[in-house]
Amino acid sequence: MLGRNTEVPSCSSNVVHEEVVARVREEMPLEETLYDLAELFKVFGDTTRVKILYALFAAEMCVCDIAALLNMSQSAISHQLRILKQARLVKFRRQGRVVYYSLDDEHVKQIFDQGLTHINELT
Amino acid sequence: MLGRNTEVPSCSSNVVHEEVVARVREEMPLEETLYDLAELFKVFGDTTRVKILYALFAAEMCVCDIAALLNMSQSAISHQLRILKQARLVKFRRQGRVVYYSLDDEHVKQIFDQGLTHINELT
DNA sequence: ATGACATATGAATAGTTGTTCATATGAACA
DNA sequence: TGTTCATATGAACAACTATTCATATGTCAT
Repeated sequence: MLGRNTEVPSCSSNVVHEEVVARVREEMPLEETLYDLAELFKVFGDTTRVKILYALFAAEMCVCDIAALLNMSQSAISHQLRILKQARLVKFRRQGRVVYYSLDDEHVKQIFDQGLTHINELT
Repeated sequence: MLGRNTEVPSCSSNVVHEEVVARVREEMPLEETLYDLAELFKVFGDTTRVKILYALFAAEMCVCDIAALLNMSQSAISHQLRILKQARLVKFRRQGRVVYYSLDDEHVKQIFDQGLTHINELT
């Protein structure tokens, strides 16, 4: 007998703390859920899209307005709006040649506010 | 690289709603704030990092544990932990050769919950 | 019909990112 | 001391992404 080595951490073998890993594994959400969550945040992880969403917090706007506001090309804005549309974050209505975009989710503001709270806590 | 565009990206002079754009422009947060916010969400926009954070919701874990839990290489986990560290989302303590990571922010859970709420609302 | 105009979209490209591989660091132990 | 083990890290590479450019779609006016 070499003493109680059963709980000695060893990484190269397999797992350091097997009980912890086993317990955490059970508490983990479904793989698909985590994937979807990451995909959602990926949408928020671009300055242009964040800007567009903040703009839509304030007012319904057409593509042209947004492009002017952000000083970017109509094409760039349209591409990003497509991504926001696919994520069901914005909706749109057509009025003649103009397409007006607006928010389609009431949680985005809260998510952003929580994000800002984290940022503001950094010294 | 950027902005060799002397042309104003307005669609055509009259169609832009100047009043709306002007008002929204005043309500927009600082450029830097929006950039920081996007950077934060970029951190959340990766499945591996989301998984790590969810694991740390449940327990403090060492690098080895996390790698075993997620069935990924130690190196990959370590690289991702560095990003989470830089974003001040996780903290660590050293105990001998083992480094234990844990959450360093109480808002992440709320942000994730809001994200899940959005996802679950999609039909 | 034709032209003007707002928006959408495919292709190309430059920039970014996550993982792997190899190696370095740092701590415990013989 | 040298070895072992947990972690960190730089370089390389493949995969992905945001913008631009060119063009298509769709609507209104003439």
